[in-house]
Amino acid sequence: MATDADETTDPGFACCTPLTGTAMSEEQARSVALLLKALADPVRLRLVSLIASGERGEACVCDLNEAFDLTQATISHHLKVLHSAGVLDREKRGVWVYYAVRPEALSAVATVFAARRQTEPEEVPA
Amino acid sequence: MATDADETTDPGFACCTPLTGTAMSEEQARSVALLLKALADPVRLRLVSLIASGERGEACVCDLNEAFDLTQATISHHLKVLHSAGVLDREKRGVWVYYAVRPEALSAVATVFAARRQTEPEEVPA
DNA sequence: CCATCGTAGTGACGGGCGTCGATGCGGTCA
DNA sequence: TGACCGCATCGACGCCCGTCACTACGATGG
Repeated sequence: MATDADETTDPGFACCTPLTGTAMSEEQARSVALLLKALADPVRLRLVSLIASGERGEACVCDLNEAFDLTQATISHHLKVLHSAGVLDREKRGVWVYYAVRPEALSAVATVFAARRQTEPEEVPA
Repeated sequence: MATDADETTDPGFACCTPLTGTAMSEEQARSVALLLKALADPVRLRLVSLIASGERGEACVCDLNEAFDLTQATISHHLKVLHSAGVLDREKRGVWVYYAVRPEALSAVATVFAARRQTEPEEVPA
């Protein structure tokens, strides 16, 4: 099961694989889908957004809890999901726990969906 | 109301809203989450990939069916989801139905997750 | 005109996900 | 030392999602 859960420590993001251009392998699709599934939730998107827009690109759980009408348990669950998917880093400093975004995760998604006008097959000139 | 289902005809993609920078509004988060949910599936990712990598950025259902071990009904369902989310365009030409990707949808996702090294708050010098 | 093909719709089923209340557990402070 | 706080975990519940077999329907061809 190390192929799947260890993404927490070393997420092998299927980067450099723009959708346009060449067809996606089944394994790549599964990998990207895991990442997208973690991000495909309004609460988690706002969590990542809040953390990313913080002072040092990080935020402590106590602040995050106050931004939602949800239970602390629910927020903790969402943070765990994002952490497991390799989107967030977790660090305990003193009494509080801080989460920080992993830019690689976000840029991996951006790369997959990049326009990729690579060869521009504009065979119209003639 | 029409704010949610009409995305088929005119998807108001919450583009120009990079995660990094400013916090995301609840409505934006919901909108982007809908788009990501449609894409957060291995089969649908491969479908989009197959269609995007086709000759003219499109493909007919008959070809798509053969690329999977799934029922035709399931593929049709996935295509409908992608179409409803505004990711795919649908066009019936003669006997066959062709689906084409909407580049705006993909680039919207790419924009949201773009690195956005805007101000680079490197306040380390002091 | 009827058989056939390509595609969409329906209803059902199993599994996974988001949310909650309750509990556990390590630190902090008085 | 004992009360409190911050955060994670657990178990449960309801809902949504992916998949299938079956059906429906229009277009083609004999």
